[in-house]
Amino acid sequence: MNDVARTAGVSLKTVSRVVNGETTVDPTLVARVRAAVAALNYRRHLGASMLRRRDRRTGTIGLLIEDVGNPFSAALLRAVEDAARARGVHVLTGSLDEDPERERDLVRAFARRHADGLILAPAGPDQGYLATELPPDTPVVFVERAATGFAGDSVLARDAAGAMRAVRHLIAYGHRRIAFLGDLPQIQTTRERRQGYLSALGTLGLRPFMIDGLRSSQAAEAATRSLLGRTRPPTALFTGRNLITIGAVRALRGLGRHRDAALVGFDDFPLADLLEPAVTVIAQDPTAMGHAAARALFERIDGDTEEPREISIATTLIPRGSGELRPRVRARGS
Amino acid sequence: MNDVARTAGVSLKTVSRVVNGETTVDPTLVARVRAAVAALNYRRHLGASMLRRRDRRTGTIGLLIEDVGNPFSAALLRAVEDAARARGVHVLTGSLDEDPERERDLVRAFARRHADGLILAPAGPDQGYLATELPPDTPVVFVERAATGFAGDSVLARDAAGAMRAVRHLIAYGHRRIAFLGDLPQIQTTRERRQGYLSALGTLGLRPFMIDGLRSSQAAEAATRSLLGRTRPPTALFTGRNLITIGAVRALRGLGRHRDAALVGFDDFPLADLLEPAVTVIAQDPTAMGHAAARALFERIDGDTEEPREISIATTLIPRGSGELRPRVRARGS
DNA sequence: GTGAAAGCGCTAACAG
DNA sequence: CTGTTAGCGCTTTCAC
Repeated sequence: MNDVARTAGVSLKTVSRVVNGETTVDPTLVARVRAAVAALNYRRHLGASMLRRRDRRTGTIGLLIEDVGNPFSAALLRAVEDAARARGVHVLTGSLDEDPERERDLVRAFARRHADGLILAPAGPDQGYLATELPPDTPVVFVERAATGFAGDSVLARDAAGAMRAVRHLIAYGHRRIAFLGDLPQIQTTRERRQGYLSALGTLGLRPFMIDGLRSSQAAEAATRSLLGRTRPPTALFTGRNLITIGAVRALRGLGRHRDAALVGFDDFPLADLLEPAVTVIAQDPTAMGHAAARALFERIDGDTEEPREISIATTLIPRGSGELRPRVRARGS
Repeated sequence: MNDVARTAGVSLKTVSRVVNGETTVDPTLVARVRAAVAALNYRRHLGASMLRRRDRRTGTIGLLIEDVGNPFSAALLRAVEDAARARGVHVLTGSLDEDPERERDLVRAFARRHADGLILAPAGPDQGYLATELPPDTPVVFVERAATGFAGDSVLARDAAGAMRAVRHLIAYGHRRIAFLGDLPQIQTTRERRQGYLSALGTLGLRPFMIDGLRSSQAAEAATRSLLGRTRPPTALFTGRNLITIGAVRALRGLGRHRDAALVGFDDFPLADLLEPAVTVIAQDPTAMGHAAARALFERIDGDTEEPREISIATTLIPRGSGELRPRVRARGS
């Protein structure tokens, strides 16, 4: 910057003004400075400028989600990235893999990098640590799951309502023996969805079949096989997550029962419509969730200090075939 | 930091030494400083420390790929993230969407943020701009596609070889009328794969059927429909990319010809094995590519100045059914 | 409108 | 082993 000032024959401060696009500079000087900048291939050092600046923005936000490799998370990331780009902001990403320690570590790391704000899908049971770990006035927006112990906006799907919808759909098609296959119960969305499932069964006094703690599609496949191997197996499955749904599809295929047992899955997934039968799902809208989270975060960064908001994103039932299979006569009669 | 020094009753420099884990400090003082750090909830300002430090590392790398929402890119990102985590490095991500201008913008932005290095899947036809846009000594590793106009390591799949393998496979199953459906021809991988296709056909003097410029699964679906609507249609399809393969599957399904026309796709994709018939693919290994790219980048960051290397990652043919369909008698006789 | 001086939070160099 | 001084590249404050 010194070199630029010397080359252009102006003071340091003038260069600073030009680089920052301040309007109170003589056009002649602006031109001279720009020429010098181009000639010397000068680029201002963001770190140094942030040091003295009043508004210490880095133009970076952090996004901490379960796994960037999962299609749901990836779509969310993409939506956040698009919203950030529109604002000239960049995104630091991290996958948490349901590990509370990783959540803390990454929060700390992004805080140190002076992210202007964070979007977090909590993995741990408590976010109280944010109060001390984060510099004051760093806004956090929670997505997918609500936080405990820290106030912030949250963008949530209506999980319980979606689950109820799924189960009622199966009931409407004649099913009375409906199983729920879920992920770890410490995950909030698992509990919400299970709750919706139980509520729907409860109104008719139906008996629940539940298996949870399913962390992979392989685990879900094994669980489905054992469930259907029982003497009086369920006639329909409600799966609590995309990976679990896929595991269940594999099991049904393997057993040759894919045209026999009904299936509704939470989360849409690519190619669900091309399977045989196509898979009925409760679709979340990760793109809408990402956009909403980014919008909320930017409002906070811009100084909004209203009470924390809770933004609810609706789910949609997409009937494709697997959820509209009726129970077989054998099951009905037994 | 001043406060910490005062509270601990030591000099600024001593605090600096403790915070940086230097060993040449009296344990008594270390303890006092740590206590003060904890009491004041002090965290050192990374930007400021980078300013004066000799080795100006930010502990951040940039990853620029086509689209974080695509399963291939997402798996690559995940692999890079894992490798970076093992080193305490964080990842800035950006999606390029085949837009050369976005490529330049993001490179510039990440350079300004002083990324220690970049992993780039080039979107534009020329990367000469890197020489001026990037601070000197910022290593760049290219992934998926080689760069033009700038020297750097590259991690590439053996695209042409994989494509030849696919087409020979179809030939071995009796096909003589084999079509290629590809993405934009300005994309290097499209050209490589097309080249492999043409070579394989060439050895037998077979006639090519080519359609390219297919940017979406919808476009691929339409192209497949028109191709199969011809009077003497191809009996087999080789699709150049995951999205195109999916479009082709949709078209074959829609026409009821999924058990009739053979299909081999480049890129594996989730659920390919659950479709009816399951889809034969040439699988790339995005995880291996991400790991290799990260490893190469970190070696460069650590000072390796050898000649640029080209790392080649093999592809694998996974026969699942769709690629093993034989041409119908009608086609054979015609 | 423009410039000189001070200082953001930290570390390098050197002295003790 | 510890402290002092200077200065990284930039923006602020406040005179001109």
